[in-house]
Amino acid sequence: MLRTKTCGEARASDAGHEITLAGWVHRRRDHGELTFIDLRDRYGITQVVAHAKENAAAHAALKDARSEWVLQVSGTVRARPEGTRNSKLATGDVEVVAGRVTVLNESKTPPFYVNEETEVEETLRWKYRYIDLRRERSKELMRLRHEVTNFMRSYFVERGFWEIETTMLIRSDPTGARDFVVPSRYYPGKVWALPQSPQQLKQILMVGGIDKYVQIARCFRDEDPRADRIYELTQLDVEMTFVEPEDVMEIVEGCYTAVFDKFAKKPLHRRPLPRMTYDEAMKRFGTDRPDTRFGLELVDLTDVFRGTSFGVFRDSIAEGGSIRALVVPGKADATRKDIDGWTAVAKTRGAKGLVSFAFAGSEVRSPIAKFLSAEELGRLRSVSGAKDGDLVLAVAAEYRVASRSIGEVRRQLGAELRLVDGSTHHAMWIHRFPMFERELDGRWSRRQRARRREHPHLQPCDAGARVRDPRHLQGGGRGPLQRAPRRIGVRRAAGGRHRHRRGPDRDDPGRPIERPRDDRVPQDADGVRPVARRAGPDRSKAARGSRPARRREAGPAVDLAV
RNA sequence: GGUCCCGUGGUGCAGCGGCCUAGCAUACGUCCCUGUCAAGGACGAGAUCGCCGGUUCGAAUCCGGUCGGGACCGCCA
Repeated sequence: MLRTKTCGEARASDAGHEITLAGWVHRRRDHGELTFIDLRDRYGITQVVAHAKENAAAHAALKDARSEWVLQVSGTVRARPEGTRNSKLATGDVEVVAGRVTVLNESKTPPFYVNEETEVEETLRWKYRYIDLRRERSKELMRLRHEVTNFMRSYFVERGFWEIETTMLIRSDPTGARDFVVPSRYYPGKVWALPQSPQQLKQILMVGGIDKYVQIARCFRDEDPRADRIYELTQLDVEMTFVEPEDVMEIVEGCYTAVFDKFAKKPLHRRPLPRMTYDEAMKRFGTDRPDTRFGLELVDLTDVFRGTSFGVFRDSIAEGGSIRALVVPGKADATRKDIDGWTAVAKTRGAKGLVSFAFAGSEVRSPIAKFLSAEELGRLRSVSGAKDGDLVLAVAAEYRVASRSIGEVRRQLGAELRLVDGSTHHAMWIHRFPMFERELDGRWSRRQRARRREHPHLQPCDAGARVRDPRHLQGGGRGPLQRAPRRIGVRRAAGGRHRHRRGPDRDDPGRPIERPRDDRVPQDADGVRPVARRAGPDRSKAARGSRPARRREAGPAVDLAV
């Protein structure tokens, strides 16, 4: 071994012992005849000292060393003189008096700071990944990710799950994201697909009787990247047989809350985790990932303006649209600039415009006031609950567009007006997502991939219930949805229950799912339907997506609000 | 496929028609210094302002193009 201790290890009790350290020069403090060096490795930092009159060779070596050189230092551990201890370092009570210093490698001046936490452009950090990894933050993220992953694996293994690796080179699945593709040398002209998730593969395990499976699985999706999205991501993938949805939610929630207890800096707001349906989330917050850390809930003004003479609202309602709005307390004095800004925000989600109503005394200031009757304005006030001095912002559009637009404005206002209570994590389940969605023009899609929000093999909730129109079926759950302070709502997991029987039975909502009246039949994924004839049991799944580790930082599997 | 933003010494930022011979901090180099820990002090080197073209008496600054980066929409079962 080139070292007998790490740079994070020496303590006062080691005083008098001879040790050897190896590490990088973190910092050097040169006082002339007295020179200090902070030597760094993965475990910490230890101060090394040399004096010209006591050990000229060692002193010269420390003096010549530069940032990020790799040194091996042998010397004696000594308690630091009274008053010179450094409480910021774990090893701060001692120092190593350099005896022999060996330069293991010299280094050019690094392209960016290793010893300071300043922001550095990401492309540069990636170019010099090996240097970036030496920095405290990068290193801590690596450690955290390791610990969380390890914890989750143990959690499931202790509960009887088998961790099983599934194949990476598979056939393409027509559903979902675009596949990454690998050319096959053996079958010229053909390609392998990389899994978007272990979906089909784990189902085979279930049908094969491996009734509790877990995997920390790598997934590949060839979609356009975003800030929190990348081609390659890791998910905790779970599937169980002979269980009910509640069983899966319980075990996933158990894991999730345990991870928070162990690693998060802030507590969960509530447990058990609250549950909210997709419909409720859209109605109250205008998004399927609501930020519940502040109020400012949406109100629906469609009925207020039914029969209005204001053309835009009237036409929109006549076309089946809705008027969705927010009451912003005390903002009647908002400037034109403010309102233009919020209008721009609403437009990012498809709104054509944003109408404001400022309630100031008996007066209602609004660009469309002249189109409205006193009665309408009165109803607007009572239905919205706006008080004197409040501002109402409204969007008219198809229900989803209007909701999402005004929901986005709500999100913006939450940040802008500092309404967010960031003292806890608001994690929650959002469930009963619609299995099909209308196009924005209100018609059901005729496209091959339909407006299918869920996996085609998902079993709807209310299985067995007689459903008049399969397109109204609600699917599985999403959640827990985590609210982290600087991230707006991150889908943390998704899951559902699969259809497992063929369904000639009209009461089985499984069958019509594939044949919504004016939708084309999606191609079934290879292999899944055939195995249903081989007595597959029920299957319930959950996939807990890690935040697709940002390209830049090997982020933790769970965003822990660092 | 689309919209918007940003490219200035090694790094992070400022300057946004002439006051710029491009400023600040830090890093880097040399020298001084016996207890520092973001050590301190002195001196010094380092950038034709991503690139190409245009407007102008004059461009880091305005315009167009291009390359690179970022954010977002579409997309992401």
